[in-house]
Amino acid sequence: MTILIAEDDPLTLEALAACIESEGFTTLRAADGRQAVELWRSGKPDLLCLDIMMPILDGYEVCRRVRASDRMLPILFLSAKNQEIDVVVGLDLGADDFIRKPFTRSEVMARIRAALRRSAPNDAADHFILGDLTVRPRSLIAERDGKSIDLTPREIAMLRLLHEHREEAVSRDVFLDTCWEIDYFPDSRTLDQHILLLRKKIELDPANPVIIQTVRAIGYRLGGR
Amino acid sequence: MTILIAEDDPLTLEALAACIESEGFTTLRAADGRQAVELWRSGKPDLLCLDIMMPILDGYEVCRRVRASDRMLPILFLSAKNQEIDVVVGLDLGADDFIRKPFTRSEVMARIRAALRRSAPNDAADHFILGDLTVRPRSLIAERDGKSIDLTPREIAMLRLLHEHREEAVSRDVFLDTCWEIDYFPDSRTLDQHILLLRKKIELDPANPVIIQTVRAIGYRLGGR
DNA sequence: TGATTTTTGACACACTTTTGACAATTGGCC
DNA sequence: GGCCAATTGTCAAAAGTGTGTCAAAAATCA
Repeated sequence: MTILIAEDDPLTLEALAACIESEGFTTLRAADGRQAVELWRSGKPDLLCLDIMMPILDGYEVCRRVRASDRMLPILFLSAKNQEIDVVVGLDLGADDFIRKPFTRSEVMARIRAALRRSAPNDAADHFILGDLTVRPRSLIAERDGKSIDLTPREIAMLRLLHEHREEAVSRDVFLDTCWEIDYFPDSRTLDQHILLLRKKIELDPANPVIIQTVRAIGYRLGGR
Repeated sequence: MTILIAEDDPLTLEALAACIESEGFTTLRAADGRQAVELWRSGKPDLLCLDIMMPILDGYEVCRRVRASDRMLPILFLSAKNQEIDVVVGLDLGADDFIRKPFTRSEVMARIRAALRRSAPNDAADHFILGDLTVRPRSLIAERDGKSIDLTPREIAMLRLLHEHREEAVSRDVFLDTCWEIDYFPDSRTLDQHILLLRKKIELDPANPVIIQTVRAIGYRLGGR
């Protein structure tokens, strides 16, 4: 996986690159918009992180040119601390997310991973299978025997996490870390409650769950197998 | 696991330390940046929680000095409520996350665990073999012939200990030392009881144990092979 | 606004761990 | 071989801990 970073402040550029590389990604670094476009053509990155304010070409303009020939590539915008983001313009250009400075390492990595996950057709395009359930994240539903079950975005995230770790138990910590907002960790019985509701929706017999099994002292894991 | 906390307000320091210790971690406490650096050198902590505003050396400076010789150590910053965080500087220094005051116990612990998890993704093998059993600590199960047996964390610890000393007998003292809380030695029949339950779960004939054999006056050892 | 989703606290319930009583086994000794 | 003391096995119940569930409050969405 290669990530292109375009940022005119050398310190920020280096910090971001170090952070991203330490997570196992390759980086391409551009100090202005023109370099960014050139590197995008030559380096075939899997994701773009564009600062909005840059010399020569700004982030919006880079995005516009890239989108002219690639409508799917994940593009994240970085915004300077006091810089007003024009979210409308960004979304109009097909931006996937915005990272506002100041940002944390975990926030940057979480948003990059989320964007890659959304874009990745690595898991059979737009749906995945959980036993006799077909989960369709795009339409927020799961299907069984042609009947559809409405799900919330968080429920989809939880099912996706279980699916990605279908061979092992997923700890409660990992659930909260992955399925909840960055920078927010709810207390107490929140996770249990979501599991409860999810079981009521997708289990044939919610009192004896088969799909989502409890692993005491750890968390939950997919049943079946 | 040892966690170094550097915080100049004594009340906050104590509160944090109590919270972290109650989760089973050891803490080192520093009231200023210089103490933090000294304790980091002498105590070899696994993670740093640094307040940004501290006497003598601030959190950023402590981070800079630590990073000069350890680029991987997880470092979290604590920031006061209205304190402007220069997160770009933090990123540049390799900070892993920021915790803004006021913080909740669960938030602090979640961030600490998330940072530790990221820093050591898969430190241990995800399974080990005991005769015809495959033990999977992450899932809290053992498998035989594709059938899975649920185990508790303590049972996993006991099996792991036996496996690590598979050539010799493990004394009762070593069992209690290793599988039970530090400074806590249960009385009487506790160990026997756990061995009993474990045999019932994993032995084909619990009355004639093959996997866990008794060594009179010593302890237990792995049989089979 | 009303409707949906999310969070929280209280409490019940199930599982794990510990404990005490007593039975069974082992090895040494007469 | 039979007796004794030490050690280990077994059971049932108490104590401790984690999870399930409900109802209601809070937050979010439309």
